Amino acid sequence: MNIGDVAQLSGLPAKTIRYYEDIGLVKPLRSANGYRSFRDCDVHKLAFLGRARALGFSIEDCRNLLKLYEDDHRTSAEVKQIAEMHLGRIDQKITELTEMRATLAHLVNACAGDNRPDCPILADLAPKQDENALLDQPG
Amino acid sequence: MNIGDVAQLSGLPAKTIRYYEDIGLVKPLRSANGYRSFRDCDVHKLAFLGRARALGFSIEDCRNLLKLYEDDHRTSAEVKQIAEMHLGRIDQKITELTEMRATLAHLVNACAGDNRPDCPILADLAPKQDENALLDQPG
DNA sequence: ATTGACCTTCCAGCAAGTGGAACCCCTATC
DNA sequence: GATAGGGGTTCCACTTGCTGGAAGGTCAAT
Repeated sequence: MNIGDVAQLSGLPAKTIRYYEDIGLVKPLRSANGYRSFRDCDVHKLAFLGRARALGFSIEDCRNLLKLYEDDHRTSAEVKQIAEMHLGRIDQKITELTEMRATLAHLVNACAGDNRPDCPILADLAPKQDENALLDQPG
Repeated sequence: MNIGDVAQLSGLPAKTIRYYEDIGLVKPLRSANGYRSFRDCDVHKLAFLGRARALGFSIEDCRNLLKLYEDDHRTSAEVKQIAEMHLGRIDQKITELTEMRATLAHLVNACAGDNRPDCPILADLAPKQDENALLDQPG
């Protein structure tokens, strides 16, 4: 199969598939004309990668998951560990974003959004008087 | 003030401050010896940037917010618009992550995490039979 | 004179691709 | 045979927001 067909089937852009070959995630054969020639197993791998990336796994995680996927002697504990690590990172990210969201929503709510210059958002971002005092006064 | 002091005060790494100068966010003076010389207004800007970045605003957003911050003729509507856009992006990101989290938590939960190879996580990532059928059979 | 802590510039690299240029290949049509 | 189109190929640059390191200049103290 040529790259265009694989792109259609896997939903991954051809550019991304070439990139994945570049970094060694897939190793398609080559036809006599130099075109990449994808076997079913390559297509399976790409579908796997697409799913894993959609779940937010990093490329390095994907590489390791793929290795386990193809290793008959893997243990589910190895797979679970990667997934749990990733889950932890997602939770942390969600926590960060939720905190940002709260602050920001509060500020947006407080802002009149009219044609006057006074703005609680800028007021919050600007250094406070106390902080300036630290800068302006020696000691 | 030298960059080290400003780094201490603002909490931003010196490298980051140099980078912010590079991309035109601050324009410190230079001392005779070539060292950057930061005025109070530069330090204020950097503190502003630090806060804005901590709220997740992009550098381009920061650039615009800074411009508004320094513009006496700004309107709070302009500021609010940037913040609302950003809030929207955060909400979208939270939604994505929450969906990932749900799927992933479900899979992790279903995985025994023992020394056997069977793993619902890999099973979920692997292409399904139906999908393979599309590939294996001429359509 | 020399240490050590500063500061300077520039160059490379991270994740995970994306866009574009310049070029080759294959088929179909005129 | 020429040409148009729609594939494919490589390589290089760019994205975001820094971070690390090398090679070297400056300054205060010993």
